Amino acid sequence: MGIKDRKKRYAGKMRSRILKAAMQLYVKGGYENVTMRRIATKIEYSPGTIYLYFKNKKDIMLQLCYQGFERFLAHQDKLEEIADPLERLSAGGRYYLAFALENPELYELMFATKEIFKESGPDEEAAPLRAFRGFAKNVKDCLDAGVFSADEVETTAIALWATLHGLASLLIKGRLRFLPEESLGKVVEQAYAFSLRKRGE
Amino acid sequence: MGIKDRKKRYAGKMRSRILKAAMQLYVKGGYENVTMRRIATKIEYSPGTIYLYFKNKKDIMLQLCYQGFERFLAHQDKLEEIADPLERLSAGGRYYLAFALENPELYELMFATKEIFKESGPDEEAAPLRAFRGFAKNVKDCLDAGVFSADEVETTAIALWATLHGLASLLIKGRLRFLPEESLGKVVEQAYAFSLRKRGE
DNA sequence: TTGACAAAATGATCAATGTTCAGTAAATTA
DNA sequence: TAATTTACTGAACATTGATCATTTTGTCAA
Repeated sequence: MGIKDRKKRYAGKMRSRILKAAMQLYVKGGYENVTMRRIATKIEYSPGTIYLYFKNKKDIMLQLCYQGFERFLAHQDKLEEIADPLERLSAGGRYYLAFALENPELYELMFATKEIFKESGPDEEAAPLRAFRGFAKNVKDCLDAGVFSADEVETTAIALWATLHGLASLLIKGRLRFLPEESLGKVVEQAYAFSLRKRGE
Repeated sequence: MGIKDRKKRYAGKMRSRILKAAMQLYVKGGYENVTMRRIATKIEYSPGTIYLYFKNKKDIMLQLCYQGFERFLAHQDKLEEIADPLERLSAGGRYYLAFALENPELYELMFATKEIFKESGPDEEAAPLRAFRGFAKNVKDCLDAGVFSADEVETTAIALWATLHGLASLLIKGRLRFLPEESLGKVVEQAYAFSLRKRGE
């Protein structure tokens, strides 16, 4: 079995098959679980074949990262339906955290992996920037509507993004484990609300 | 005293020699630059010897992490000299970011490595918690002095910590590279000031 | 000083990793 | 069918963290 039967069964595109296998391995057990040999076994090719379609392992991980942004941006677009600016920004924060916690490995690849965008073209680097611009636009709407005050849109957007990213990262990396499990959700929610200058609730 | 003490001293020396070599390798080139063989070469022992003093590589990295907290806490204690609560909290933030940017690898180990505290005793896990408590105390002083208002100390402390950690992480991982180099420092400073509810300047 | 025991250190060895490349099989073209 | 191009293979390479039977060094009583 394996190599000989394969050609009859599959005829699709190699790249997406490789990426699919890599993604499965990745979400299951993180970076070190993605192995060229494991990918090869999954797609029933030899390890060397993968290098005909991808430059190296990092290249594969970069593509997975883009797939992550794909998903992220798709959901972010849906926020546009919310009319109230502050509610939209608030929902954006909730979604951001939910995405991070539901896809911790992918989140790390997207927002906390150092060398991932090193050798990528300017077009592809734009994915994270697009996400930020969307977020910053929501912040601007809030400022224009006067729901909270700040000097500058970009600075404010970065402050809020940093808070969200910090919360996501601390949660994922277990640095808030000293908090009682049951109050964790509430504390995180209130912490973001604090940065949003919301009061009471 | 006796032979036992001397042996303990010797073993201690061996451990610190290994850690020193590991730290040098780590700050130079990160996790993958720390290699049992490279450590062995540096201390002029064979690779197997290291395993007489440390369980495995992760154990060594954990100890480096504690050394990081050592340094971090020592500096944090100096903040006590600042009388004004808001100024103290503000300086704490500046120091936090400076530490993170000057020791990016170490910072990652301390605040953004997932499995590092997995198999450590409760005593040793306390280091990060101690750092947080110190930070939270400064926040409490601010609330008591009424320099800014918030519902709850712990939530506020977490919100501010998350902002700092988020800024540090985004900076280190190059996710703010779209900002012009020269304005980066100012934007980050203002972003933290925003979370601190400072206005103008 | 010697001999016997214990502690410390060695380094060959293992399995697994990413990557390469000479060679083979399959597909396409002439 | 023959020649050529493309697709794929899998053994091999250099490194990695880790192990363990051997060997070296240290200790102490006789």
